[in-house]
Amino acid sequence: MFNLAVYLPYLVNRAGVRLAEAFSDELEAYGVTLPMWRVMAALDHRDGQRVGRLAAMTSIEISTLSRLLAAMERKELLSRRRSETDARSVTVSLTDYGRGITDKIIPTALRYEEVALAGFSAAEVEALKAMLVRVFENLDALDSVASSGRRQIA
Amino acid sequence: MFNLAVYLPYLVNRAGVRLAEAFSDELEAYGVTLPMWRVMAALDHRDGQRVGRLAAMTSIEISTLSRLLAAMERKELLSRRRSETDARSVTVSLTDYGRGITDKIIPTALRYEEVALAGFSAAEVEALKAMLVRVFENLDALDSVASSGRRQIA
DNA sequence: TTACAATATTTGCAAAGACAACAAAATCGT
DNA sequence: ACGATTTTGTTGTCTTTGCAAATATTGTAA
Repeated sequence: MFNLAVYLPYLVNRAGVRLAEAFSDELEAYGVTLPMWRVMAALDHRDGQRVGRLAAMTSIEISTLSRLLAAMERKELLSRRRSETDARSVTVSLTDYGRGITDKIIPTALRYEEVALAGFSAAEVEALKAMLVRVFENLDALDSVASSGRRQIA
Repeated sequence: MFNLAVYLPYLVNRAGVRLAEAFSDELEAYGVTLPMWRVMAALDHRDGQRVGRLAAMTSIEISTLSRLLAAMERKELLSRRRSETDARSVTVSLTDYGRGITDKIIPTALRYEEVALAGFSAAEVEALKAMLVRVFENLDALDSVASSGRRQIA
């Protein structure tokens, strides 16, 4: 029998949608959308990344990301320039303005994470995160087999 | 400092996107899209639901869902009819054809879940799912306060 | 050098999503 | 009983996303 209430993809999707829609509301105050925030968070984590790596990090499809980066560039949140070491690739960096907004959002994001994890012990939080990583890796391995193993993020 | 690699929304989104995109590929063989499958799974779980409840169960916004249901009705996967007890609401039911396809997909879905959870003990699986429910509930409570507490699913 | 692979962008198109306006029916207060 | 309000679902409109194909540019390998 198929019990939706204990079906992992259902539970992940449900939690993900809620996380996304609630935080989107909070982001409005900063004038950025959720996908923009994801890019900004990835760039805060490591600035000056190439577009392909950024796509892998944010789980945003590359053509979608290309359009998104153009929009963010128009908003002066980031800049793109050709890489010096490999002129095929494009390096994306936050502008000072973009970094400023990012730094303002981060505390909000962390508070929001606390709300999502209210009632969790530190051990539970750690366990949950570790298991989400494992789920991702299980599917990543599967995907790499199917499409000849690219998609590495550091 | 902001460490993306242990940020819950990031981990959930990443896992969710992977779950979605890999299973979408599998669904192609059955001629249904992922959102369609989500609706079918919800109806398999409980048939004859109203549109609003279905929206809550599938985390699909109601106007999006309304159009999706129209498309699925055209494909003869399900039928809509006005409720007899409350003529405002619409009752959605799988057709025999839709149920047949659903029954064929379910084993694939379960196998796919196993792949995602490879290497997990039964206790870990249970813990992961329970924690995802708790995350959802934490955000649901927050949301209910903001919008005056509707959105109940059974 | 020539062929091939990798990187990113762009475009077309269809599916999906969000938000507001609307219509129909139920409910509530008086 | 009646009018205002709420609930429920659909539709209009616009935006975003995803996927595939075409293009440009650069790197790599035979």
